[in-house]
Order: sequence, then structure tokens, then C-alpha cells
Amino acid sequence: MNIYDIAQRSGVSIATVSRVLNGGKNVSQKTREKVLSVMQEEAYTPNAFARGLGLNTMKMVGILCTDVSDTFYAKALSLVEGNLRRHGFDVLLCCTGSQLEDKKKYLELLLQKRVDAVVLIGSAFQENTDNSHIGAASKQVPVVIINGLVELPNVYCVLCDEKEALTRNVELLYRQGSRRILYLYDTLTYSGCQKLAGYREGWRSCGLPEEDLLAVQVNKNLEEVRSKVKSLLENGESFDAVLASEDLLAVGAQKALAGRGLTLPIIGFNNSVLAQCASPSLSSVDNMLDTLCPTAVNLLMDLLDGKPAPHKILLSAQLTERETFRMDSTPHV
Amino acid sequence: MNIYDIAQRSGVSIATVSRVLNGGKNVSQKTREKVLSVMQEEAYTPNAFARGLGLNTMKMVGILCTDVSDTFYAKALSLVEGNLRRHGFDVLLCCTGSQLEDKKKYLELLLQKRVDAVVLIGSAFQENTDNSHIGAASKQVPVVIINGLVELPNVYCVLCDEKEALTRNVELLYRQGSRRILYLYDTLTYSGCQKLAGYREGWRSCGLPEEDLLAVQVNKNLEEVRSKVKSLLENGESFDAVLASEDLLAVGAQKALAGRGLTLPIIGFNNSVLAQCASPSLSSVDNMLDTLCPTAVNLLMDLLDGKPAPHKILLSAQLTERETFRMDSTPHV
DNA sequence: TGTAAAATTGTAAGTGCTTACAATTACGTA
DNA sequence: TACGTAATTGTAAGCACTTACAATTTTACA
Repeated sequence: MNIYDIAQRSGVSIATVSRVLNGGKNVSQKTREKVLSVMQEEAYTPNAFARGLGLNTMKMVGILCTDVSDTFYAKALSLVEGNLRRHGFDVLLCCTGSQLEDKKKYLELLLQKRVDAVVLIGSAFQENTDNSHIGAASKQVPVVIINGLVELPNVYCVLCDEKEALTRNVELLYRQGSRRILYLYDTLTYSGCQKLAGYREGWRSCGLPEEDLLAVQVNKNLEEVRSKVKSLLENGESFDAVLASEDLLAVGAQKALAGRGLTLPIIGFNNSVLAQCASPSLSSVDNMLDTLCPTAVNLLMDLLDGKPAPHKILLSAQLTERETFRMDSTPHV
Repeated sequence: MNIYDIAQRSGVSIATVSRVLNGGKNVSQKTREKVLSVMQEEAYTPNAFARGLGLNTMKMVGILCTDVSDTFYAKALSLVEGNLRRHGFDVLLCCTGSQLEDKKKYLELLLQKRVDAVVLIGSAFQENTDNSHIGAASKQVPVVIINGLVELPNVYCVLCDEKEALTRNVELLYRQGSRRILYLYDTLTYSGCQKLAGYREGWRSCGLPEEDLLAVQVNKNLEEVRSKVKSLLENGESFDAVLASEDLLAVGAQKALAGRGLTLPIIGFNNSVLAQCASPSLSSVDNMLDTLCPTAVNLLMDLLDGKPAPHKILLSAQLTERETFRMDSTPHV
């Protein structure tokens, strides 16, 4: 069943059928209704490939996502997908894992499917790293980066100020008496670097001695984190508060501390469901995905409509206070 | 840059170029190399739409997923996507939410994009419910259901025996002395119904009085669950163990109990990261996504290759023991 | 070296849609 | 009623590929 059949059965030409298919502008009320009713009867569905060939678009956006099973990325994906769909776009999903080579390869695959744009979730790295794949992609279609920053012509970034958030966290803890704050982090994506820099910056602004910095890299795996922190404690490493680049890492630390009967202020990051589920519940920085993702999609729609758009939209993060840290609690020193 | 350009520049016909594009069978080594090198030089990418039109496939599988931000579904999605990609298929993702109407609408959208198959995650309902959309879809392409069961001609189901798992849970708790087990559940998808039935079945097999059944429906929201369980406790409802259809619900109960200084055996479901993160860590039933998803994809590949495949593959679930319940612990009554 | 079979290559006809442009029809007005 | 204009419709040429079938070249073997 194709456009010719419909044309024949409704006594018009294929051009008219096509017009009805594309919004029905320049078609008389009468013929449109006739054609539509025939389509209905015959349960006709236009062939998306032919459509794509003629229009040079299938209204699909590619999403490159490091790891969908990660709660944070999953939430971002969910929000971006929902908003794109609202605008009539379908999502071609590609989970890359953290390997740069895979990201490159898969990004090319997305482009081969002729997506109208690409959204990157957790796939942008720090400035001095190889972001050539992003550059290449941006020459073909607009690229929108969620929570990352890459400064290139056709690349648009929507992110929240994670560096500032971490600096603030350090300062808050300092004000409540902490003097040696453990910082746990995992991957050094753009976001990861910003957070680490924010931790250092906070340290500096509090006038703490540089040699006391205690930033420890770990894998995003609960058991590994717990045992890492446990061994820190066993080796006599002293610290009086914990920050983390990710809730899971914070929970791992929490468990290690609990195992030794310790209760320190802890602040996680991403404000995921893990933070709620932890006991005691985990204070966490919310990086505003709920506003960041719709913003990103709106920006993308503007771009696809040929409207100008800012290359960078920066939101502020917000601390969600729970049991492991409260701003108004009595200083603990 | 199209196939004509490549043909011209390599001194062959478009048919030959096309052959090279499609695996290079029936092309001499020499010409193939020549054509490939020209493609390389010109950075040629075949037009996926034209390709799709000619081949009547773009090698895409549609995934209909209730909610990607849910850790369980996210994990399933991640595994299915990865396995499909390994077989050269791209994933068209569609998150539907729990509304049946939306599922129907979105499933049609997927089909309009001419996907080669559809995989359903969390979108199948119990037998006597309206699964007409699935029937309609299965007339066009094979449908594979992850963790659900719908008995229709072109529908293939890969699931784990959740009913049996819940029955076993009840029996295990009974053996350790529990006599009134609270069961918390949320949506009555196919999976949800099976679990509820399993709870009842266990009750029966233990010879417990029917009127003591305590199955409570709640929304999958930590705060709601906690307050629900809290109010159960306040209203004097008595129970001595907790089962849940989902880890999040179990954690909610755990928090409510902890708030009253109670420690009961608890077993969650899905064995998600939440179960690890909870304190005390939550025993949980693992529904084997790690094997279920690859199995489902393999089955789908067989179908697409025209091979026969079983309409139902049933795995057994496995209890992962953590702090809230251990099989070898001393009976607590 | 000749010849049949096999391997390679090219021609041309799809695949189902969009759209510029030409042709037709309808409408308002003199 | 005739005519200019606007609205509607049709014709035909893309869009970039696949593939059946015919034509050509290569290979194997007598």
C-alpha cells in the first residue's frame, strides 16, 4: 500500500496525497477529507524511508550516552527523550561506555543514520582532551551537550555550575568546622574535572594548606569505594568530612564510616534516588537536570528552526539537605 | 556525494559501488579496493534513507520502555541496547510512562519508523487486560517482551519466574518464624500480577489463614511508601516481615520501621543498586536481567534470520542475600 | 587455442515519497 | 458574460540507493 494506491482510490494525483500527508496546506477541504478517509480505510502508513529520502530527515535525534544504567544518566536520558518526543522527534539511542574510542565509533554510526542532531550525555571531556569526534559531528548537525562544555562552532552546552557547587560545599563544611575533607571522584569527564577543580578552589578560598588536599579517585562501584575508604581509615588517613562527585561514592564512604562507628558530614552529588535511600539519608547537590534537560531540548529546537541560540547556558546547582549534612546544624568543632 | 560520484571517480558502475557497500560479494578484489579507497578519500557515507528504501530496513529495533529513569528498566534497556548493537542494530527508544493509551500511541510511532522489531520493557499487562496494541504490532514485526508474557502468534517472551520467587520468599520467611508478612507492590503489570499471585500462593502453601493476607498497593515513591508503612504501624497493623515487588518499596518500609526502632526481615525485588546502598543492605531477588536480556536479543536475531524460536523462555530468579535476610540465620521466633 | 562455465560488471527498472512548475478550476468583479 | 487572479490539482523530475537480468570478462580445462 503506497501513495499511488491511495491516489487512485481517492481519485486524485499522488501530489495531492502527498500534500495531505504533509499538513494538507493547498488542498481543498473536500479532497483532504476524501483522501484522509481512504487512508483510514486502507490503514495506510507512509513509508518513513521514502519520506526521509524526500525530506532529507526522519525527525530523529541521536543521543550518545555513556551508561544508561547509571541513575544520573538515565534520568537525563529520560528527560531529554520525553522533551524531544513532545516536539515530534524520535530518539536513536547509543550507549557508549566510557571508552573514548567507542564514543567516536558510535557517534559516527548515529550520523550515518542521518539524525537531525546529536545530544551528548556524559560524553564530553575536559578542554585539553581529544574531542575531535564532537568537532566532526558538529560539522554535520548541531550538537548539544548536557552537563559538559566544549567550545566549538556548532556545539551548544547546557550545564550547571558544578565547580561552584563543590567550592561552596567545601566552604560550608569548613564553616562548620571541617578542616580535612575527603573528596571522592571517579571519571574525569568535563563534569568530573570541574568538580575536582571546585574542590581545590574551595580549599584555597578557605585558606587551608594545599598539602592537606585529599582527593581520591575510585571506580563507581559500591564495594570498591567502601573498601577503598576503609583502607584509608585503616592506614590512619584522617579526615573529618566527605564530599563525592557522585552519590554512589558517598554512600560507599558512608558505609565504610558506619563500619567503624563514625558519623561525619557527607555530601553527595547528583541528588539521585540513592541519596534518598541511604541511611542516614544523604545530602546531595542537585544539578538541576529537571530544568537543564528541557532547556537543552528547547535550545535544540530553536537551532533546528534556524533561530540563533546561546552556546552556553549555565545554571546554578542546589544543595538538597538531608540527614548527613545540614547547613543550619551546629558546627561540630 | 552519492553513489554516482563514487562510481565515476572509481571508474565503475553504480551497481558495483552498491555491491561494495553491501559486503562486496561478487566483486573482484581489485575493484573493491579501488572503490573503498575512493570512498575513504571522499569521506563518503551512504544515505541511510535511500538504503532503507531499497532494502526495506534500516536495521533499527524499537524499544518501548515504561520509564527509563527507573533503575530496573534502565538496566534492562542498557543490556538490550548493548546486545542489539553488537548485532548491528540501532535502537529507537520510546519511553511511554505507565498510561496504556500512551503505550499504544507510541508503539504506533515506532512502527511508522519501520523498525525491524519491537522490544517491550515493562509494557505488558496481565492476560485479561487490553494488549491489543501488542497484537497489532506483532502483525507487522516480531515483538519480544522482556519480563512479561503475552500469548500471541508473533510475540516472544523472555522472563523469569517471579511468581515462584515470591512464593519461595514467603516460604523462607515462614520457616524462620514469620506468620504475618506484609507485601508491598505497585503497578500491576504482568510482572506485578505474577508477584502478587506468588505471594498469595506462598501463603496458601504455608497453610496460613487467608484473612491474614496483607498486600498493600503503594506508589513507587520513597516518601509515599515510608509514610504508608508508618501509618500502617500507627494503626496497629501487625506484621513480622516485609516483602516488596521492588527494592524502592522495601527501602521505604525499612525506613519506616527504623523510625520506630524495629528490625524485621525484609526482602526486596530486582536486586538493584538501591538494595546495595540501603543500610542495612537489602536482600533482594535478582530477576536475572543479565542473562535474560542477551537471551532475548539472541532470540530476536534468530527470528529476524527466519529461524524458529520458542515463544516463551522462563528462567528462575535468584535470591541475593544481604543484611536484611539470610537463609541460614537463626529463626527469629 | 577454443569453449563452456564461472566470475565480474553494467543497464535499467524499481523503492515511495517530495515538490517545482505547469495546467486547470473556481471566484470576484467589471 | 468575460477576464484577471487566486486556489487547487497534476505531471514529471528528483532523492540515493538495490537488484534482476543481460552483457562482458576471466578462468579452467580439454
